[in-house]
Amino acid sequence: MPKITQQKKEAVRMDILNTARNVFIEKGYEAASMSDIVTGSNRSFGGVYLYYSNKEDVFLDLLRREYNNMALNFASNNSTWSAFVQFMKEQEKRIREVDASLAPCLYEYFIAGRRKEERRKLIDERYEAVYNNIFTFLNNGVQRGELYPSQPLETFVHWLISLLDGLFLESMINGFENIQLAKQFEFILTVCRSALMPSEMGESQ
Amino acid sequence: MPKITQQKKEAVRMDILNTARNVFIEKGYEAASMSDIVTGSNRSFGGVYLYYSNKEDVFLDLLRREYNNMALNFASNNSTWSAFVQFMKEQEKRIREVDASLAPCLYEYFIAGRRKEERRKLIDERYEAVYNNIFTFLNNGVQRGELYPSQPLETFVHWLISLLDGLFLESMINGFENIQLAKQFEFILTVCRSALMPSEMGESQ
Amino acid sequence: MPKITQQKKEAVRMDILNTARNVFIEKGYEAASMSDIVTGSNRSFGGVYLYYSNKEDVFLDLLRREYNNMALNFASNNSTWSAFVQFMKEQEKRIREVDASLAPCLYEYFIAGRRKEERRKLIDERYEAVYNNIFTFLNNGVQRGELYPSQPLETFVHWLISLLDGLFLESMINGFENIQLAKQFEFILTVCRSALMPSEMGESQ
Amino acid sequence: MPKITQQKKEAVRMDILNTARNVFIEKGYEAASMSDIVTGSNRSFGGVYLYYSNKEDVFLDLLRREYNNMALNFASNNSTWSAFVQFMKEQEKRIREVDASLAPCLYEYFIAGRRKEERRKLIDERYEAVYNNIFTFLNNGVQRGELYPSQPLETFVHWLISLLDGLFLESMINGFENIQLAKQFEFILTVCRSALMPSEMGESQ
DNA sequence: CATGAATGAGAATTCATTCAT
DNA sequence: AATGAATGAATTCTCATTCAT
Repeated sequence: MPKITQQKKEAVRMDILNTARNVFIEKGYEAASMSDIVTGSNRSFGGVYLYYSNKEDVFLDLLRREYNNMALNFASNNSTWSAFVQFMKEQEKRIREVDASLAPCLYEYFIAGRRKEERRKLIDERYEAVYNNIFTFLNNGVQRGELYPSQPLETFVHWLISLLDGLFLESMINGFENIQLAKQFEFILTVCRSALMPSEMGESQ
Repeated sequence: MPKITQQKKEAVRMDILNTARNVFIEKGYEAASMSDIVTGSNRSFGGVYLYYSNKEDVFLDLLRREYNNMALNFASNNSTWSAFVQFMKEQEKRIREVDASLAPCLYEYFIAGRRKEERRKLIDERYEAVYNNIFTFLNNGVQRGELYPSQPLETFVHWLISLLDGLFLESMINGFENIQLAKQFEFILTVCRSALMPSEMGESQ
Repeated sequence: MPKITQQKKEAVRMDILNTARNVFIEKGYEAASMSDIVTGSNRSFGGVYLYYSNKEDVFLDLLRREYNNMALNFASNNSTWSAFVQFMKEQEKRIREVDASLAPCLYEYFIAGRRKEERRKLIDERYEAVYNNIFTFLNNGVQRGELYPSQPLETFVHWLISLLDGLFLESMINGFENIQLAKQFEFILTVCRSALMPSEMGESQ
Repeated sequence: MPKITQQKKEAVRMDILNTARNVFIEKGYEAASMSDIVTGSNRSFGGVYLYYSNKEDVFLDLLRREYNNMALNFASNNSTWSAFVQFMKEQEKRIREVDASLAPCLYEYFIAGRRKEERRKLIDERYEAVYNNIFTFLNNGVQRGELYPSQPLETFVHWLISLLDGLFLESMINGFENIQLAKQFEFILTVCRSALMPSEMGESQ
């Protein structure tokens, strides 16, 4: 019965989200206003509120889409270690591009709202998802005899997440060149190698 | 002609800042209002604006004082490595107490304002100060033949700062128990040891 | 050329009005929204606006139909007085059911809009219709020698309408039990009897 | 410690309320906006919100003051019946002036909000206050042997309130001339007399 | 005829900052 | 110096009504 179906609706949403994305990146979460999104998307207030009921709603939809697509994918056709190395390269790339990403907004949103019940849930879910993803991947490597970690894997994964978060943070605040991101990654891989003890030789890095 | 001035002035400032500190910790930077500070300090709007010309001004004075006192102090009576270990213990302690500190506010302020020219300066200064502090300390150890770093010291220091930042961030968002902070620190010290290669034996940790 | 038209049209109108009635009763005139009516009748905005050009238009059509059907009918096969008594019983019943009726909405509409020219006309018409209806009925009784009013009939009728209106109002606001509606009606009939002086004896209340 | 004390504050409130009163009388409760009150009182939004937190808050303060002053005062130096007659004259006067009073607004407010919990309380309180006031007064007359009511006093008082409410309503909607208010009051006093049976002779009416 | 997405004016509310006293 | 009432721009959100399809 709808005249201009799901597709059109989806298109409008995408249009709004595109604008919103730029606005959020440009101004940050708090400083962004619905008015910015409305104006930026050449739409009316009503037109935007038809799809999203407030700023947070827009932001959360944006996040959902952004981070669903970007699920941490570990290459599956290689050894665990080389897939891990690839994953780390991917992370490095992401960190370089942090300024044009929603990440700063996300951190702002999470930090400022870390005490708000509704946001906590999201925060916890996200951390758990990332943690499980990495842990499972590495643990498989252990099961298959490809890794002989010198540390409890749990600790390593928590550490890795903290470290990556720190790199994101420093890069967005200080810029990736200033913190010698590339060199740090070389060092980090060394650390990871001696913590995970991949059995293979030669390859990767 | 003004008599009591300087001392009195300072006392008023301190009083305002005490309230402001609590307000910022409680609510975060954006969400804190001048009204909270005015009311909380049993003062008038005019009374506060006489000393500070806006919210940011209050916050910056707060930061300045907070972080001047708390300059990273490395113990000087010990070996470089054991002073470093002590430094790291101090960091761990601070991270545990992050929730009652200005740190979350600071991150919020830096992230949201990372594009604003005026804030950039402060950000850069702070990073440089911390970096130099740590670098100089470790480098002295190297000069004195107490450390034989397996990595360029520059990279190591950048890495350390990022990592500590990441731990702060994760602790304030997810809680230090959830990220196994203590165990991470054990692991981190191991990594630091093999990166810095302290010459001594036995002691530490 | 149009075939099914008139009947179909009427059917649609009735369908819309049925929904609208519930919406108005539920929410009141102001608080009711076109959206409620549109959604409630499983119709589209355009679909409703095709038949009614705005909320007021819907409401007025509703009123027209509601109060046409419900023209005050005085029983004709009895004496004037007993028909009057029956009329009063009917009023009492209506008042008891006021909460499920359009009356509250109507009062809201009339009170809020008593200054608006367009509404004035309707208000005046309605009052006159009710007044004439009752007056004519009673006056016939006088002509026929069944009533010997101790008061000018005009005054009595105005009084009766005010009183009934007051009872409607109090019942919808305070509830008919709280205002002892039944006992009031007993008293009122006594008053009416001594004001109208029906010639008969024995019968009725 | 406040600079421009209670008196000034009160003066501002009165100023706001004066404007608000006109706005409410002019437009009705729903149709009145804070903006009207702000503009009308030559004040700023903030300036009004400093004293009242929303439209309802303004309205309720207005009511409180309006109806506190106007507590139904029965003359005490006369017989019960003549005080009652005076009370009724007072009511008639009020009804004549209903168009320049808050009453229409009040009815609107009560009718539209009769289902809202917060308003119910106010409604009930007001009814009870009025009821008790009249009942107590008349009952004293009974105790003192000045009245010999032919009806239960409770019923009479409920009836009187309904009737007066009806007269208010009809007057505000149809105009007091159109409903022959004066003549109605004559009739009503007759009815009251025969319901209350004052013992005295001659006087009043 | 019918649809329902889109419009946009309007209402409420907040809060950093000023300024008359 | 100090006060705190007042300002008003900025923001969020709603809903009757229109109009392209």
